[in-house]
Parts: sequence; C-alpha cells; structure tokens
Amino acid sequence: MKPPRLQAVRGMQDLFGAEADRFERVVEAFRAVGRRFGFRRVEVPVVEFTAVFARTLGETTDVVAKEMYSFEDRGGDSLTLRPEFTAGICRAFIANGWQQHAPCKLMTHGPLFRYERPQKGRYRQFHQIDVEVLGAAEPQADVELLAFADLLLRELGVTEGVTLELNTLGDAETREAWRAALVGHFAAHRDALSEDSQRRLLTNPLRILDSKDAGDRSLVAEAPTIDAFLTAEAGRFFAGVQRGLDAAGVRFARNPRLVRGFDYYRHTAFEFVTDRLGAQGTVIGGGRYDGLVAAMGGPDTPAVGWAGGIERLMALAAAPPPAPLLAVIPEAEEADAQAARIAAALRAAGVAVDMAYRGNQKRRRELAAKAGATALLFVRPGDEPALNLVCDEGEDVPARVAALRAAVPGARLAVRGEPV
RNA sequence: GCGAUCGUAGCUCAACCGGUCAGAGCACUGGUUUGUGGUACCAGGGGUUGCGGGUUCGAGUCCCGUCGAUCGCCCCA
Repeated sequence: MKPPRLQAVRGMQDLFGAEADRFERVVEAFRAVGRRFGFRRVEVPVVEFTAVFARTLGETTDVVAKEMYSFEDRGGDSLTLRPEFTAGICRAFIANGWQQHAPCKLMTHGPLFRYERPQKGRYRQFHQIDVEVLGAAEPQADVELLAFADLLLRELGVTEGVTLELNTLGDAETREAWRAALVGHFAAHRDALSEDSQRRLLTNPLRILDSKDAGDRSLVAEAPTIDAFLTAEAGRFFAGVQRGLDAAGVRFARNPRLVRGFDYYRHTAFEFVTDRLGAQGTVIGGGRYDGLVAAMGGPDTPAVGWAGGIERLMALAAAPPPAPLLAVIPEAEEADAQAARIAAALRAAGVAVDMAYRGNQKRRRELAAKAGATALLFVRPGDEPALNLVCDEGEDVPARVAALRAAVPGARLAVRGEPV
C-alpha cells in the first residue's frame, strides 16, 4: 500500500498556532488545578500488552475486537496502543506495589488511540487528561474528583451549556438485580424495540437506556430505575456523594439513565455533557470502578477516576489570554550584538523575549506583532545601550522597566521616547 | 461496519446549463515610503482543480473507483 502524498493518517491531526495554544492551555489548566487538589503526576507507557486492555474490557466486545490498534512486535508479542488510561495505570499500580502509597491521587495526560470512524470531536489519535484515585473507598474521593473537574471547567471558561449528569450503578448486588429487571422489562416489549436495541438486549442491555431511537425512548421512560434496587450500603454511598457535592458547591443533575457498559463499574457514574459538540457530547466522563484492580489480579482496591477529551475541551474553551512577550528590535545591523546581549540577559532573568531581526524597521515591527509581542524594545546602535520601550495597554510598565534596569545596568532607557 | 454531503493556490472562497475559467482576498517573498506598535504603495513567487480511470471534439464542472474531511447511525473504555 502506497501512502497518499504527505497526508496525516486518517483521524490524526497536526496542530499549530492558535489551535496548539488552546491545546496547551487545557493541559496547563489541568495540571495547575490538579496540583491544587494534591494530585501527583504519573507516566505510563503508550504501549501495553494487548491483554492489559482485552482482559478488562472483555475479549469479545466490539471495542476489543475491532477498535484497538493492536499489532505484533518483532518478538511476537501482541501489543496495543493504549485506548484509555485506566487499565495501564491499574497495571502499573499492581506491578509496582503502589498500594503502599494508597490512597494514590494520580493525574496524567497524553495521546490515546482508537480505530473508529472519525467525526466531530472524535479522532483516531486523540488526547485526554485523566485523574484516578486508587485505594479510596469513601464517597469523599468521588466528591473531590468531581470538584476538581468542576473547577477545571470553570477555569477554562467552559460552563455555558455544560451540565454534570450523575447516577449510581450501585454495588454488584444492586447492579445484578437492576439489570435483570431491565432485561425483563425490555424482553416483554421486544417487538417494539428497534433492531439495534433488540441486539443490545443480548449483548449490553444497559445501553438500551441511551438509545437514540424515538420508539425506544418511550419504552426507556417506562423502564425501572435503579433506585428501587439499591442496597442499603449502595444507597448510603450515593447519598454521601450527593451531600458532598452540595457542600462543595458542585451543581449536578440526576440522570437515572446514565450507564457504563462494563461490569467493573460500581456506584458513582458521571458525565459532564454539552449540546454544542454534535453527537460527541461528553466532555469529561468517569466513575467508580472498585472491581477493576482485583479483576486484573491485584489486591482488592476501590478506585474512582475520570478522563476528559482535550480536543473537545479545546473546542469549548475560550481563547487563551495573550502571554506577555517582549520583542527586542535592533534598529540597525550595528545594534545586533547589543540586542543579542540584552535579550540574553532578560531571558536569563526570566523574561519572555523574542528577537525581530529580519527586514526593515517596518517589517520588524510587523513580525514582532505577529509573534504576539505585548511590548517592543528598540535598541539603538552606540557605545552605551539606548533603549526605547513601547508597551501594550495591559502591560505592567514599571515591572518591565525594573527588569530592563536590572538586566542592562547603565542603559539609557526611554518609554515611548520619554526618558525614565 | 452503515448512510449522506463535500474536496479548486499555504488559508477562505469564485468560475452561468461541460467550451480562454484557472481567478480574488488574505498569507508569503522582495522593495519604496514612514521613522517607531500591527492599518500605505509597488512588484513577485505559488495550483497538471485530492488521486486514478472513464464519457466527450472539449471536464474543475458528468460517471466509476480510491483517499481524506464533515454530519448522523453503530460503538463509546
């Protein structure tokens, strides 16, 4: 197969300029908010043995069978590009004995890969931010995670049209009873179900609850909700989460039809959803998966986490504010060395500096503007440095002047032509 | 995996029913002016109209295939 020209692989994209800036903004906000909540950065491999994902997701599901990037390496091992963070983090947790640090509050971000049909907000290589709390059985852990997500969205300016939908899947006993009741309900109306949902009845009955088919929806409306099946313990846990959210000022809406497709999910399930991204409306999604670590062969470890799509958050986030950038512009070739010295001194002092060294004066100002400069520093040739500082409206001029005085002592300094 | 729409310079687009239709703006490059914060002027480079095949005297314009994008379904860890 010949690759067509220099196109990127289907569903994978190049990011540059304003788009790349937005991407970075999401990641930086995530890390900053995470630190405020006491989460620690964790790094796990992009590639794992296929079994790490196949075992947790179920060998025969569509997800494993046709939506993973799996391949055989030169040693004959079946490897897979990670389609999610959770399984890899749990694998690392078990392999490295991180239970000694429990509760582990971990955060990470990076690329994930799923072989799906691309559409708006859905790519084959996509990027997520991810947090997990391993080894905490208390509802406070769920609350803290949701407060984290809520604050992050506010910091990013993503609140309009985004709502937190919350549900519980109960404990294992609850879930089994509810599932049986749902199957009974839908089986009794099998003929009225859409073709897709008749299939779901056999493969994944909970998923009938979020069917988009109009006919299914009326049946779904009559379907039993989980509340009638909650055990005392499961009910207490869910009440604890809701109380905590109220206390933390996190607004949510109960969605009794919010489900997870996989059995290891327990108790809390939640999604921050928007109506502004077409069919891919989930911005952040997660829940409690108390059964997963044990199912993978590790110690019995309660855990909860969420992941958010960076591409989707980017699409909703406000444009990042311009970062301060000082452009140093030598006025003539003879000033180049002087300008270079000044730029070096300023950078060493922690000031973001760009150099505009191409073309005539006009051109240099244009290039500085295009680079996003918020302040210009003209360097006049001569034995002693003569500098003229021109700042944006929002710039802290005294701070700029102080930085220049410190970095270039003895310079003749002017602000907009006026000596200071 | 299924259905629909789309694909013209780096970007956004134009080209009536197939016949000088390969263009504009922005961007880019060089220069002039200005002489100090993006807005002036002049000139220039750049496209075998995604790719391949077909119909036709003639195709960007019609047909088929393919690649990609977009919207929805499926799936959603």
